[in-house]
Amino acid sequence: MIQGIKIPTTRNGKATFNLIVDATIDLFYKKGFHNTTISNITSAAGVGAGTFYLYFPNKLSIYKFILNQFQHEIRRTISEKVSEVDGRFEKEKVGIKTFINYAIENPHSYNIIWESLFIDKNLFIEYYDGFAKKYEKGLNQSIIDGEMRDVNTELVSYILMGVSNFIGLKVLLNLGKDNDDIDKIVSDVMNIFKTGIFI
Amino acid sequence: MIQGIKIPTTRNGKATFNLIVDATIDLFYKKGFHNTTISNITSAAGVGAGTFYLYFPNKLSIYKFILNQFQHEIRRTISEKVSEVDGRFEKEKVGIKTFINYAIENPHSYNIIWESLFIDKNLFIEYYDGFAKKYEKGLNQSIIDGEMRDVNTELVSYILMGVSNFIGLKVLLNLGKDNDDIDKIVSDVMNIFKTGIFI
DNA sequence: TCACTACCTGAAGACTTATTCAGATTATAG
DNA sequence: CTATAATCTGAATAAGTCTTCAGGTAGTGA
Repeated sequence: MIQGIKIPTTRNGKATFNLIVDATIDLFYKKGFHNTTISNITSAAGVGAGTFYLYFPNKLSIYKFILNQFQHEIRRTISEKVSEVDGRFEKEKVGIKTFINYAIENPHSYNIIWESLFIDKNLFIEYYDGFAKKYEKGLNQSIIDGEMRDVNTELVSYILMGVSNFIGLKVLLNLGKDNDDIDKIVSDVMNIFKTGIFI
Repeated sequence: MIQGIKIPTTRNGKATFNLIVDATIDLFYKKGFHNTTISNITSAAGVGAGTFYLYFPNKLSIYKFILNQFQHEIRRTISEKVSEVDGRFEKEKVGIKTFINYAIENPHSYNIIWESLFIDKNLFIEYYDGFAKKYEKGLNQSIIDGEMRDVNTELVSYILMGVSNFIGLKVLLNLGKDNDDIDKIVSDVMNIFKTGIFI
C-alpha cells in the first residue's frame, strides 16, 4: 500500500493490474498524461470504470508508479552495459549509446520521464539530480585514474546528460538528416569529447 | 485574424488583450498549460468570462501566440549578442551565456518552449529544428574559416543545444551546487569544448 | 448630439470526467 | 461443498469547465 497503490494478491488480480498499467503506458505515450482520462484507461484495458480505483487512488499515482518502473529500468540497463567495458572513454561511449538505443526502443519511457517536468517538477528534479550524482562519482574516479582531464565533474555530468538527451531527441523525433547509424553518431560525439571542437 | 486570433484595434481593446496575455503567461508558468483553465485566465486578468473569446478561439491558440512571441525574442536576443563578438569560439561562448542568462531572466519563456513537446509535438520540432539549422550554418562557416575542426556540424549543433539546455535547466532548477557564477560555468564549458575531456 | 462600432459582461446550458458503491462474481482454503 | 476474501461491475451522482449570447457600455467620427 505505497502511495495509496494496492498491489493485488491473486493471479487474476495481478493480471487485471497489469492490463491497467499496460493500457496506461500506451495512452500516456500516445495522448500524454493530461489528455488521458481514467475512462480512457479502463476502456482500453477492458475493465469496468470502478476497477481502476481498486488499485490506484488517482491518475497521478499510476503515473508515479510507471515513472518509477522506467527510471529503474533505464538506469539498470545503462549500468549493466557500462560495467561490461573498461576505461572511462569506453564507458562513456557505451553509456551514451545505450541511452540512445534505449530511447529508440522505449520511446514510451523516454517520453514519460521528460513529461514529469510538467506534471510534478520534483519528480523530474529527483530523477536528473540522482542521475547526475551517480555520473559524477564515476567521472571523479576517472580523474583519479588519470583517464580524464581535471574538469568540473558536476558540470561534465550535466553536459553528458544534455548531449545524450538531445541526440536521443533528434533521433526519436527524426530531426535533421543522418539518423541511420547510431554507432556512427556516438563515435562522432565521442571524438568531439576527445579532441574538442575548436582549433 | 491569424489562427483565429483577433487583434484589437482600439486603445482599450489592446489593453484588455494584454491583460489576458500577461495573466496567461503567468498562469502557464505557475500551473502549466493543462492545469490552467479559461476561467483561471479571465479572473486573473480581471475580465468577464466571455471576453477571452473576443480575442482567442481557445486555449491552444493563445498558447501558440505566446510561444511564437518567446521564440522570436530568444532568437533575437542571442543573435544580437553573438553578432557583437568575433570568432567562432567567442560567438559560441556568448551564445551559450546569453541562452542561460535568458533562461534565468525569463523562466516563463524557457518553460513554455519546453512544454510545447507535450502540447503539440510539431511546435517543438519546428522550433528546435529551425534553431539547429541556423546553428549549423554558422558552424559550417567557421570550418571554412579554419576556426573549427572538420566536425559533423549538424551533430555539433544538437550537442551545443543539448548542453545549453541542460546547463540552463540545472541553473534554473537549482540542481547541484555551484550555480553562483554563470561566467565561470560558461568558461568551464568552453574549455571542455576546446580541449576535450578525455586524455 | 447622434449613430455607430468596438468592446465587455456573466448567467446558463451543454458537456466531460472523476469517483462512489451496492450488488454480483470468482477463486480457493478447509 | 461451503464460507470467505478478493475481485469486479457500471449506473448514478457530483463537480468542474467550455462556450454562447442577449443585453449592455464606452469611445469616436461626423
